Amino acid sequence: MNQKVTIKDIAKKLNVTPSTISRALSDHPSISTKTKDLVRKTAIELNYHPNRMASSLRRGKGHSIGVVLPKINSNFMSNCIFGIESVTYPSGYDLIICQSNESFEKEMNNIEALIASRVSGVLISLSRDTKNIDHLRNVLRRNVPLVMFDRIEESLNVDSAVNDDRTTSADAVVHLAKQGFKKIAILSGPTHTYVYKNRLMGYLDGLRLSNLEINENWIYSNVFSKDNAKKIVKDIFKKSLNKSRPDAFFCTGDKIALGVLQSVKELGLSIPDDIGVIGYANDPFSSIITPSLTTIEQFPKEIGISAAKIIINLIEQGKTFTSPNKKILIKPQLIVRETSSRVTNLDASLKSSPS
Amino acid sequence: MNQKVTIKDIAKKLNVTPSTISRALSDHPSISTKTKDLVRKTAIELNYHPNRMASSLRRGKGHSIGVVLPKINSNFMSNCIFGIESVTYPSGYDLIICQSNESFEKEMNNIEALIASRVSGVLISLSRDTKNIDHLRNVLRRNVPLVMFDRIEESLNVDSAVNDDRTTSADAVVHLAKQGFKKIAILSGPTHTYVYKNRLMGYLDGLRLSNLEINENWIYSNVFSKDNAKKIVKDIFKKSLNKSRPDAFFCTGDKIALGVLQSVKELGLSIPDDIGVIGYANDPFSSIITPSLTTIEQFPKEIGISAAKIIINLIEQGKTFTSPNKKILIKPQLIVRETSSRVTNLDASLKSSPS
DNA sequence: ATGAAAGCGCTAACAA
DNA sequence: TTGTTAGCGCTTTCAT
Repeated sequence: MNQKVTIKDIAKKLNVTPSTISRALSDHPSISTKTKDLVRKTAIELNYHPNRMASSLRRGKGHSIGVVLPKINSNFMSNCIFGIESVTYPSGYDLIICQSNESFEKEMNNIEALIASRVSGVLISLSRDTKNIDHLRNVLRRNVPLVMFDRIEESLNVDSAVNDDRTTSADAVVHLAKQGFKKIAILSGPTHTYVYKNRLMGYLDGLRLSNLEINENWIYSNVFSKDNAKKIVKDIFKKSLNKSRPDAFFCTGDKIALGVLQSVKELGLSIPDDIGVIGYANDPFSSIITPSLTTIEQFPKEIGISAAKIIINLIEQGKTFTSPNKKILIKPQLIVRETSSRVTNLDASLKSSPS
Repeated sequence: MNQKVTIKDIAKKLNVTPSTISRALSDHPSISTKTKDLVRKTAIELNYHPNRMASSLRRGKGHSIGVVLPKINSNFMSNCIFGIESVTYPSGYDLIICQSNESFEKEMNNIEALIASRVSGVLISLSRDTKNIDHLRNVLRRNVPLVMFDRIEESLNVDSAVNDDRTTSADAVVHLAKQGFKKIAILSGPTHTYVYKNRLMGYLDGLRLSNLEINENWIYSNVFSKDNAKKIVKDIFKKSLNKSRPDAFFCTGDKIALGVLQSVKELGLSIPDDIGVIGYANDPFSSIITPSLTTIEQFPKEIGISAAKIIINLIEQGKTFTSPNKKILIKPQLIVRETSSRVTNLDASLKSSPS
């Protein structure tokens, strides 16, 4: 019935002052064990619950961490949050989660709301629309620590946790080369963004490392859906001459890769004999389809954990960023499966040679 | 640099009292437009951001809604949150999200923290471990509205939003029957929980509606993983005599169904000719695998939306639950794909009959 | 249309 | 070991 039990009520009941109750409840050393026990018992009896807002207001510091991200309902993001929560919860912080929905304006509103709620820190993965980052500078100006993850903006002087997309993308391409693919195309998301820019660079690195041809016609840099990818592949095989056609596709997403697989099947070509395919993200379906998809595990949970650890450190040190900036690189891992494996395993050539 | 700009500072600068600033900022009718404009301009100039904690404390009411759920990183749950957020954000509420991690104890802690943060309402999906619900009664006792979704406890007198699992499960079984399957087994999660109990009942309904045999040996009620399902299917075909073997499996999860598919393939049987399979959840992979999996779409986003709408109504009305209780049933939808389709479409029997 | 003053619930010097 | 007192930043009645 009554939601207004305060420390005053406990104080009255026990004939002591509110200060004593406050101290007892927060386990202050100068309070006798006896009093503490009594206070705690009475608190439960009266169904007392501390008012964190009052406490935060008085102490001038909050107890929650804000998270701003484009969309929560993806395998990647929900696992990032999972990782974040696994760090913040034991440290006693609440998570206030906001979706920017890929809108710059909503992202600004989110930030504004978090600042108004006096969060102790902000974790952010940028919306696709975000070019201007004044709202982020404003966070720092208010002395609120800020850490970026996944979709970051490098010009901002803060700590971050991201995948080391570049090296693993190179790994993927080198792997394709080793499997005998010579004309490797990339189907990528928007290459002006941090994430895809790196994957593209890794792709180019891989080609160079393998001494393979770099052909600008094989770089598709605005692929965003399965159907989009399907169409592109179809077009390639409709229009191009044989020699100018790619024989492998490095895709920056598993859905894109799936589109490629479907198109290639429909064209009557065989995977991986005719065409090799690699995806990105290790979506649950990738291990399940036939042929199973070679892809890249990003360890989103680890990204979340790293970002959360940084921000908690910053909060505790009262800093808004580490100097020099700390950038945690989580190395994704190439997971070789059937769509890229012309040789079953590393020893296959040896094993099969006697026959 | 300075994070402590308050209404006092604005007041000082403009030679008025804090009251005026407060009123101007909240658009109070009795403040002149001129003053309002001036105040707003100065607020921006000084980089003022309202302190919601102070405001909430003073007004005795918060501006956030707590969400407690077992695990955020599933397709189902992250989409529930997506739906919730789409309702709470426009209404001006923050979301504080907590994971119980399927632990009763953590669930209690989560609730405690939310109450301490003076959330305006709580949305909860119960942990698997939760048998005792005193912590929830306690929420109500404190006059905080509570709405359950997905994993609910019916003995608690509150509003809820859930799937109508029972009728759709019956639909699924009836569909199998129509496709000529006669010996339909169920592989289910723990049937003492709300969700799985309903799916089991729907399964039984479906069998009755189709005049099919109910065989207790075909009810597996503690299947929780793909591997678990694989083993069960293998065992069935190892041990049972032909006539006592199921010819179809209704699975309460897509992962379980996947295990069945794999085992059946390994046993050299054909799907759907020999064995029919239906999953649950419409996980992204279900449409992608071969053969594609017949499954059930749950519309998690809608569940989230419904739950959020209810709680916002309750908050606005100052009630903790609707009387009589409101229970929103979201009807899931059977999505027929290859693993259950002996006849390609509804008219197939007609079309093929002339031959 | 604006000001004065009290107080939301809690904490933390400073006193005793 | 406990009490006194002031105040975090804001809202709101009552007065002017």
